[in-house]
Amino acid sequence: MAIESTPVSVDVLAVRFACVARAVMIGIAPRAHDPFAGELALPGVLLGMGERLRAAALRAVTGKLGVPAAAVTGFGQLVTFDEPSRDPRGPTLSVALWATVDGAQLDGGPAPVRWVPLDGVPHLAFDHDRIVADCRPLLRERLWRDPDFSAGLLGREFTTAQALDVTEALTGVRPYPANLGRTLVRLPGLRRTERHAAALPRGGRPPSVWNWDRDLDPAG
Amino acid sequence: MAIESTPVSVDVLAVRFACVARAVMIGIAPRAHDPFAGELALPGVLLGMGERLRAAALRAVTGKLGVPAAAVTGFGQLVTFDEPSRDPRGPTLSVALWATVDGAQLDGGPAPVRWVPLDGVPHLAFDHDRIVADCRPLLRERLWRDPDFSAGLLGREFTTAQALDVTEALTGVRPYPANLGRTLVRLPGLRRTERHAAALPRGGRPPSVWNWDRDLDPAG
DNA sequence: ACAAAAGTGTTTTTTATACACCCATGG
DNA sequence: CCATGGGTGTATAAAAAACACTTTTGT
Repeated sequence: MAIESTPVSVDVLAVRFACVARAVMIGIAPRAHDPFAGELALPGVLLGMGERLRAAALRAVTGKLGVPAAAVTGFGQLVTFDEPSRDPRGPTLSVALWATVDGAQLDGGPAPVRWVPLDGVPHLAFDHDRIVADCRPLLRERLWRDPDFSAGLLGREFTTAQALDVTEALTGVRPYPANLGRTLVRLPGLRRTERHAAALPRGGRPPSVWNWDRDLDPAG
Repeated sequence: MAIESTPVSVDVLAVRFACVARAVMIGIAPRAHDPFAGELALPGVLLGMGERLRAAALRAVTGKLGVPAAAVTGFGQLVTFDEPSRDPRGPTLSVALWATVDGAQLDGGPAPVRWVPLDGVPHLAFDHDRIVADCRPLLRERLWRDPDFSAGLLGREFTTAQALDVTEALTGVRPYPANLGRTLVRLPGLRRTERHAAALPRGGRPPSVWNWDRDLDPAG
């Protein structure tokens, strides 16, 4: 009963907020096998029979990037790429997903895995350059609009300073703290706590701590 | 080398503007084979090896709805559904696309095909009720934002009256002619012509005719 | 005291919505 | 000349962006 049809791969934009570098990074790894063995690529796997997209995405992120499953904080669909020549082995469909990763739970990880800033992604294998280019605006417009994405990227609690940095990293412009604060208070599910984080080494007022009401649904 | 993987189907929301009924209709047809033989469903086909999504969508619309290829004026991606139990035969992926159809080029078509208003879609086979429900807001937000969708739905030229009707059909509220006019003049690629259409039988000022600069890319 | 960074309040700009009134047609 | 419905202009409301000034820290 198995019908010959186009194989489906799931390619993941695994994003992580590096609070020290104040940048949003995506995880890439050199390919283990041909084609493009050794070249950098997005983590991707073939979708198994009956497997859900997010399950495949989790497999890709844990398997190819060595990220522990518990560090994967969220998933979501982006777009599907159907250019038949995107894989030299033959036509495949690629469903692009985002996955958010909690940087704090990242042990060093396997050496060849690289986390590069979204702005400086090197050339990648397959059509992954195109995937990154097409999906970047989709990621940007999810910030502060899709709570799963926002919470996944920043974690259960975060400071105003981090929110400013993430926004700047994704949109290219640093918002006014006042305006971003108003954006945040309006978000359902997000609350400003009484607590404040420590100020930066070179002074400045300590930023507020925000947190999400509901728990982030874990990856499993 | 053929790897066992999830089959992919392409299910299409074929939309058409019925200017007489002043409604947006979607095309559905009873299924020819099991499962759900005889029950109404969205036109869908299995994605062939190496076939592009829009090619499959065209196949679905021509094959299942009997729409001539020339009457299909545009395509676009919506979302992918991955619920494994959506097809009783086994797990499949369903990529939902929209396709716009020019009603003027529709001969009667095969009898069992039905065009029903978006608001009154009957119960459909598989998970197609869910697909329609999930995709309806996606269609609405494409109107006047995605030129391919808007031009596909209304055709190369249209009147202000039709624009008002389509907007009302998709959003549920009839906009003020004045405001819609301003929305339209701001749209790149759309121009208001000097010409005017004939007024309705019961009077009223003859509406302006609008048209798109660039040609609509034909389906083929 | 000074610089840095966040917060509060207010102003300005832009966008969306609403409305009052004029125009063109059919009856 | 009246009903119907599109068009012009303008007013109002809501949302976004910008700015002045205060607060809290580190040096």
